[in-house]
Amino acid sequence: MAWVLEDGRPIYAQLVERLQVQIVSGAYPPGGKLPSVRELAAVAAVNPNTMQKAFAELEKSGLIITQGTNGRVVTEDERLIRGSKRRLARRHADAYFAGMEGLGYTRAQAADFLRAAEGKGEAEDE
Amino acid sequence: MAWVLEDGRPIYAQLVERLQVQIVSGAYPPGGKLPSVRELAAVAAVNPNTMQKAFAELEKSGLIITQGTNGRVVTEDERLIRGSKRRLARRHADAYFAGMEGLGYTRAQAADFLRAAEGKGEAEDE
DNA sequence: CGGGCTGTATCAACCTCATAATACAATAAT
DNA sequence: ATTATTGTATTATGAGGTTGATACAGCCCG
Repeated sequence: MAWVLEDGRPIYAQLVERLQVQIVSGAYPPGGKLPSVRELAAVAAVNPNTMQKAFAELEKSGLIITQGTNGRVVTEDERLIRGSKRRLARRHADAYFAGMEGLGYTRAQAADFLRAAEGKGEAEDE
Repeated sequence: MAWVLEDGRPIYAQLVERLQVQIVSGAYPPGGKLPSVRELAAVAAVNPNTMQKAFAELEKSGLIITQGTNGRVVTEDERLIRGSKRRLARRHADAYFAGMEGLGYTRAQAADFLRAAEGKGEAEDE
């Protein structure tokens, strides 16, 4: 099933984020083998070049490792993985606070607002 | 001073968001006159065409109104403004929950994490 | 009336991103 | 050894976004 990608934002960047999430959330376990560029490109319904670009980008962070012609694997450094996960969570929290502060909320108000929204599901528009 | 814009995302879209925030946060009061396309483009260090595109986009939401050749003003419909503000806040909350759930956190855990991050300032990397 | 402002429209040039179609070297499997 | 699969690279093409330079119509002010 093709991955859901928003437009108005580079696809390869979205692929990077998505793969990163799949790794830190354990969908691709530490030391596990990753699908090939072509295979994953087919799954995501994306051009192999684009997936290749995403992989190359993701490799700089050290989360995945290229093994010559044997494919790619997830790093076994669980410390690095946990760190990435924490960093992503922090980034989400910071983004939330920044967005709410831009709207005029204090951090405390933003936290309260989140509690209030915790129950309700996704946005019922209008 | 030129506005801070991230790349990897259309400038006009960022301008739309930023203007929207300035309106709902009261930086541009209801019924108040907006700077001209050219003027604001100069301030933001952006091409007038791009700012024009942002204005045109923003106008569909009803937040701003074009007065022939007399420039643009913010709507006086404060109800609409408050509604937009609430919707933006909800969107931030939903985005936060969605991001955290993608990482494997429950909504409750996500809320707790936010509380914990409330004190610490922006990300101290590493 | 004339000059300066407004929003709006158009055109060409450039860049990035994405796709498609290949191609190649290296390795694993048969 | 041959085949298939791996990552990687190249080229061309097209779409979308951004800029720059212009241009025009309408309106307000001096």
